[in-house]
Formats: sequence, C-alpha cells, structure tokens
Amino acid sequence: MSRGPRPDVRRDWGTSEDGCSILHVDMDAFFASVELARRPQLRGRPVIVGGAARGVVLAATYEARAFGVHAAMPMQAALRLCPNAVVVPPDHRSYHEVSVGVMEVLSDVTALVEQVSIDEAFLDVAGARRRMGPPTAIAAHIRAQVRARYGITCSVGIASTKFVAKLASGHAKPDGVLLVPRAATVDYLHALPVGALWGVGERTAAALHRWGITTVAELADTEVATVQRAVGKVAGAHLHDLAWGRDPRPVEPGRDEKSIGAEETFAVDEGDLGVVQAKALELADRCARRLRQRGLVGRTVSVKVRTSDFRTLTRSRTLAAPTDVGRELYLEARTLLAGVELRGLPVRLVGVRVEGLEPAHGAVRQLTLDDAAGEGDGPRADRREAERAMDQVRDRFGGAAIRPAAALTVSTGDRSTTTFQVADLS
DNA sequence: TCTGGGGTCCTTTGGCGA
DNA sequence: TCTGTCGCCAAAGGACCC
Repeated sequence: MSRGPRPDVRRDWGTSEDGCSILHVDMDAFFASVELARRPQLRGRPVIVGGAARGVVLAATYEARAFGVHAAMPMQAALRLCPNAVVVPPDHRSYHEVSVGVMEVLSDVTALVEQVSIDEAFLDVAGARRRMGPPTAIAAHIRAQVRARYGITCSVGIASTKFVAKLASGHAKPDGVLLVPRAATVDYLHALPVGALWGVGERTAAALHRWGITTVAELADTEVATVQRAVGKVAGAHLHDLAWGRDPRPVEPGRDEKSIGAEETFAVDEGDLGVVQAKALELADRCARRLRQRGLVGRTVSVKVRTSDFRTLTRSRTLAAPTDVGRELYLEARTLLAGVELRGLPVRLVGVRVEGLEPAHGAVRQLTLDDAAGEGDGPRADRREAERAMDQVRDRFGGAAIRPAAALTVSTGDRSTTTFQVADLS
C-alpha cells in the first residue's frame, strides 16, 4: 500500500551490507493479494477491493493499477478508468488474521519488530545475523515463509535507517528486495523528488515548491532555516536531516496505542440530528468495546463531523475520570455534537474518538454522584457490567447480535436511558 | 470528479496560574 | 494593585500515513 515503484532508482546500489541492519517488510497490494490467495480464479484479472458506492479504493491488484487505479481513489473514478475490474468488498477479519500470521513470521526472526500498520513492519536484525546470515538472506527467508504460508508476496527494503529502508521497500515492489548500502544512502536519496520523503504530502510538497525546492538534493542543499520557514520549525529540521540520510529513530517493538476511534460516512448526507446522535451512540459503543478488549480506559472524548461541503470540524473535552463505558462516552459525545456549528448543512460523516489512554487496572477511579448515592460501586459499575455482558453476547453471536436500542431508531428525542435490543439469535 | 476509516503528530490559540 | 509575560495545558484543526 505504498506509493508505486520508481524504476529509475530500482537499480543495484551496491552489495555491502555493513551497518544495514534495518529491514522494512511491506506486503504487496495486501488486501487484494489476500483476496487472490483464496480466489485463485481471479489471478491475472484487475481486482479492486473497495466498499460502498461512496467509498474509495482500499487496494488494487497490479493489473488494475495498470489502468491508473490506485488506493484512496474514489470508487467511481476507479471504475471509469477500469470498467472491467472485479470489485470485491473488504473482509477486514481475514486481513487481520493474515497480518497476525505474518507478524509471527517476523517475530521468529527477531524480537525487535515494530509493526507500523496492518501490512508493514520494521525489523532490526543486527542480533539475528549470526544465527540467520546477512540481511539479504534474512529477507529471502521472510519472503519465502510469507509466500509458503499465505500465498502472498511482500517486498523488503534493507538499509542503515528506518526511513531509507521504508523507501527501499517501496522501490523494490512488487515482490522484490532492495539493499541500499550505508555508503550509497545520500546518492540514493538525492535522486528522489521531495514528495518521496516520509511526511511530505501534497501540502508540504507545494510549500517546498514555492521556495524552489522540488528534489531531495535541492532540499539538502537549502539552509535549514529556509526549510523551516517553508514548512515549520520541527518538520523543517526533520526533513533536512532526512535529506542527508540522518534518521536516528530506533526500531521500537510494542508501541502503545494513543487513541481509539470509530467513524462512519452516511450513505446519503444526513440532515436529522437525531439520526446523527444515534450513529454517535453506536460509534461510542464500538470505541468502548475496543477499550475493554484491550483493558484500557480513556480520558478525552472527541467528536468529528464532516458537513456536506466536506468541511471537517472537531470538538473534544476531557472527562473528570477515565472510562471504558460506552454510555459515558456517548453522553459526552452528544454534548460535543450539540456545540458543533453546522450552518444548517447536512452531515456527511460522524466520528467518535477516545484519547488519553491508560491501563484500566491502574486508572484512578473517581466516584461520580451516581456512585456515591448508590450501594457499593453504584450505577456506574452496573453500567460497566451490563456492557461487559453485551461484549460476551457479541463474542458468541457476532457484533450485530446486540446493540443499544437508541442506535437502531431514528429519533430526535432526548433519551436519559438506553435500552438494549437483542437480535434474533435462533 | 469526488474524496473511507483507522490512526499519529504538529501547530496555533486561548485560558490560567505564578 | 495593576499589568505584562512566561510556561503549561487543553482544545481545535491540519497534514500525513496506510
């Protein structure tokens, strides 16, 4: 799911592996590859993984990419370019399962594995060399294992820093390996446009272009202060370092999550605030469940609203005490939603996110008025227990088996309580 | 032409206490 | 006592990534 290959830099940069202990492993067209692995009859055809009519392309096979289709492209545009494409709806559970398996393959190589997303990870193999050979041999081993177990291919970048390894895996695609020796790092980087740098998207590239900086070589030769004026202090210094191959960030296994959120785009822009609130309840409930699954509580609730003119607004507030109770997240989200200035426009998307995460067992629990008034832990604890019971129903019968009744109804009423509706489980 | 859903990180702004 | 300012924090928004 990286940017496409650049044949001009996909060449032999040398064979010295000294000091090149960072590997970046990236699955090729991951979601699409998983679909092809279980539907071999689709091999050779342009396949697009994507959702509803209003969605975007999540992944496309290289056959579809030949028509100009790429990830994040609106589905409608993709089908105009490639009307014969086979469209497959995403199956995130399968992708997650394959991802877990691939990460196990990587963990067998070294404990120093940093998973960056569902389909990519960094490895520091300095300690594995004696046991498994040089990095190129380790890369070959990983690729063979992934192919044998899951029938999909991956590409590997090998370099002395994370950032260069990441670029190299992109240039190795599809189904390849690219080694960038330490001594070749600067030459390799300076052949690239600024947009290739990690953190330079459309806006930042445009800002740099205004200062006459279009290539990494030009960025490297520009004074740091000038780059900082163009893109900001922190980003400017960082990009200038990257342009010279300086990237001291180590591979960090097991990084903690910072936030958990859920959002959804309505099939048709929604003008009824009651429907938007009902969706917020469902999303808050989803967030809370994921918090409980991970044994976490969160302190700050934020809501996100995108209006029909594609304007995105956010509002957030920090709770007196962290929580993993969906009802509490929802009540805060509802208050925040009421404070969003919609200018009379219908809502395209609504989202709920929880930040300030900490382990549930270590969290300081503050008594609410409800708690203080009741026996024992009071209604708040009852609420948590009720939601845990819902978790168990869902674990057994699936996510749609039970959900807050208010999330099922179209209502503009102010509900002070939430009831639950159990689906037909027979 | 039409722009998802899951995240992270940075900048700016404003409130507040020292 | 009043005013300025400094640092910290929270909130809002933006950019970016996959």
